[in-house]
Amino acid sequence: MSRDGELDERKLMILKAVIEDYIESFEPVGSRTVAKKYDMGLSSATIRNEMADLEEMGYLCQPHTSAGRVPSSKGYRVYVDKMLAPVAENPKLAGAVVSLLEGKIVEYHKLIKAAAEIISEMTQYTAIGMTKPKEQFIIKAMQIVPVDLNHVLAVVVAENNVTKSAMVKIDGEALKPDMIISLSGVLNDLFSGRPAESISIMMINEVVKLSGVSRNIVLPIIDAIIDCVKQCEHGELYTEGAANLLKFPEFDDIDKAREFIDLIQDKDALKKIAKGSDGEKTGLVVTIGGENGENGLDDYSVVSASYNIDGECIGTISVLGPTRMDYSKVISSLEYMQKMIEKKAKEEGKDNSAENKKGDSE
Amino acid sequence: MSRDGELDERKLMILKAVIEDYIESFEPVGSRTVAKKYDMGLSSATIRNEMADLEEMGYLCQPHTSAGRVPSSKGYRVYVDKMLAPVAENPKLAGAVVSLLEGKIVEYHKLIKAAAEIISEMTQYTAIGMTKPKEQFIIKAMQIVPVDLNHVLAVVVAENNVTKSAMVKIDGEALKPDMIISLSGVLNDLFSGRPAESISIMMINEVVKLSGVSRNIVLPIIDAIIDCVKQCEHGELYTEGAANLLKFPEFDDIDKAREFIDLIQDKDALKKIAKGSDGEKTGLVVTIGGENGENGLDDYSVVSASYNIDGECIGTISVLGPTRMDYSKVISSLEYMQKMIEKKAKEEGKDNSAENKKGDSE
DNA sequence: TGTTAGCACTCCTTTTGATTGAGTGCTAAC
DNA sequence: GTTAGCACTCAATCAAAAGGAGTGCTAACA
Repeated sequence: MSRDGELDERKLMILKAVIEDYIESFEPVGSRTVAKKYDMGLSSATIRNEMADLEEMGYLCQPHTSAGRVPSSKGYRVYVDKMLAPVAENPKLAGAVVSLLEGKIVEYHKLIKAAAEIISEMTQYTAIGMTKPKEQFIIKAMQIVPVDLNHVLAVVVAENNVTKSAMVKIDGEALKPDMIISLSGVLNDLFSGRPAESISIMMINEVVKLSGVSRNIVLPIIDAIIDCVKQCEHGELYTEGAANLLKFPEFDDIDKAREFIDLIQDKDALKKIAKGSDGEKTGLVVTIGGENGENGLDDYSVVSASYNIDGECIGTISVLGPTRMDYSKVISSLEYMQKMIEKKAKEEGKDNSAENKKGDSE
Repeated sequence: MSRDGELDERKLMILKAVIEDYIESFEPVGSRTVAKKYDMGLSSATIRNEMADLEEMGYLCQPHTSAGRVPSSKGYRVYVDKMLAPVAENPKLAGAVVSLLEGKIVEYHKLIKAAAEIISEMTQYTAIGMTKPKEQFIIKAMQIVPVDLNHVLAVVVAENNVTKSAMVKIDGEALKPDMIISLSGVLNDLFSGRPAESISIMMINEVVKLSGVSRNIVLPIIDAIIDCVKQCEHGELYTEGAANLLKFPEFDDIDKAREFIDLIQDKDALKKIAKGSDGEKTGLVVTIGGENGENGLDDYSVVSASYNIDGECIGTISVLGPTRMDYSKVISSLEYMQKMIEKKAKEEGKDNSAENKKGDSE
């Protein structure tokens, strides 16, 4: 063992071999296996000694005396931080991302969901997409669409292009199209460009006065609008590929499987998981096993990427997998997705400002 | 045994006891258990003889010689058809349905989904909600909402109040509100009240001519509208409480659990399951075990209710559970939900026609 | 003739004990 | 510092034994 407990070259090699073998096989790795498979010119006895050292140092564990070694969280940590092999670009992923981004980016919610789907499909782990709730935002547009004699549709578009609509049924009075158009105009003038929190049921008198439409009709419509606005504020949570994990031998034990099923349905727990990368401006956050406290995640690792567009975090995509997940693959997939989406968003941002200028000066 | 292979009173009693015990315990039921628990004044030996008869007649099976009896599909069938005890109304369910229906029914999709959620919650089985795809329908309303200099929102409302919207990004030209309003008017005039299939990209020339808006802008908007229309046609499939089933001891075997997970992700299989009640005007359809052919559903039963409003089937809600499900509970829950929703829809229908008349004559 | 007590028999389930084998730690020789 | 060799540990596997739930059959009984 090196004097100061630092890992020398050889120990790193052996640690890496153990981890990669374990990631592949999910079986405790013995010294003989390492000596044979990862030909490093050492006998199993030597490797055995080194492995004993690695265990003493906390990088490996032993399920029981006569078993091979298994990486500890600390072991995975140095593996992730120092030993990750760069991964060849995955053409399937690249293809999926291209077709994801071939249209325009309009709604972040849908983008995050679709991206999470791709990530889960590519990694075969579970992907959790989360969009950030907006506390303060501007209503960009609002419209009341006449549908029939008893129904109108209230449409609200928020600052980030999140769109919500609600069908409103009006009883008692028949609706006339010109009435709705007038009302729609008034509402649009009153609310568009205004911060969402300024909208309240209190404005009903003003609306009635300005539009000349009866209170009975305006009330349910404003109700619906407020409902839409509230929905715009919500962050969304998307869980993709939850069933993927259950295929892994980790979950041959039905209790573990049921535990996971409970976890995956617990929205609060998922939000906590997805928040792992919060505050982080760029780069991924890797949380291994129970590293971050008693959250019942001892057997899982999470890799989170946050998406920053225009200097603002619009959401995150996290991969949830077993601690022995294929970190290289997960990290490279998430990094690639992040890079491509942020790049595209930047391009579109530029286009927009250019066009807007052109539009303004016309 | 009675002469003609018919089930006499006593056999029915014993069959019922076996089935109900098995539904509760998921353990093969022995003659001693029946004699003791369902005090019917007979010794276990007599019951044993009767059970042997019931097996010979195909109502019961024996996993192996020295085990108790288990109901066969045929056994469940007579149980469901002839022996179901009427169930006391469930106040929890009633409460949930009341709050589900306290608002107006506007969108069937959302209603079916919410109702399926309640059913799955109440029964603790898996509920599958399906709305019927519309092959032919009328566009009730259409509108283009100006959002900002580069975006408009296309909104389409279908006959059944299904609403779809798509954000459209316009490059190259700045949008002016009056342009959009004019375009929206033209589109609304052209498409509203028209059958969906009449809308095609071919109409672009007409739109350009009538609205005076440039082709570059009209094209992506019509594209978006066609997209929305296509989405309106789709039937939706909602799976609620899929994880519920995994709690049952049926799935202690991880292979069975994984099989179920595959099943529940297979949209085509689910559609087939949910179609069980197709064509049926009213009443529920109960499919027990593999009754209906080789669909890999041997261990499951399905109870389906279809929802008919205005003489048209708008969708179905099915409960998927183990063959030994609590049929009484499932059937009564589904019947109650069906009754309440159809009743409410009828009421609203009446209201509407009354109001529409009033509106027309004004 | 239908019912029931009694008993031998079946066969799954659980327990127990022996065996196997992978892997270790230690020691001694190189 | 490395390695061959060996005793030791302990989970996993397997077979045999014990236990037990439930049956079918027979004979006696009302």
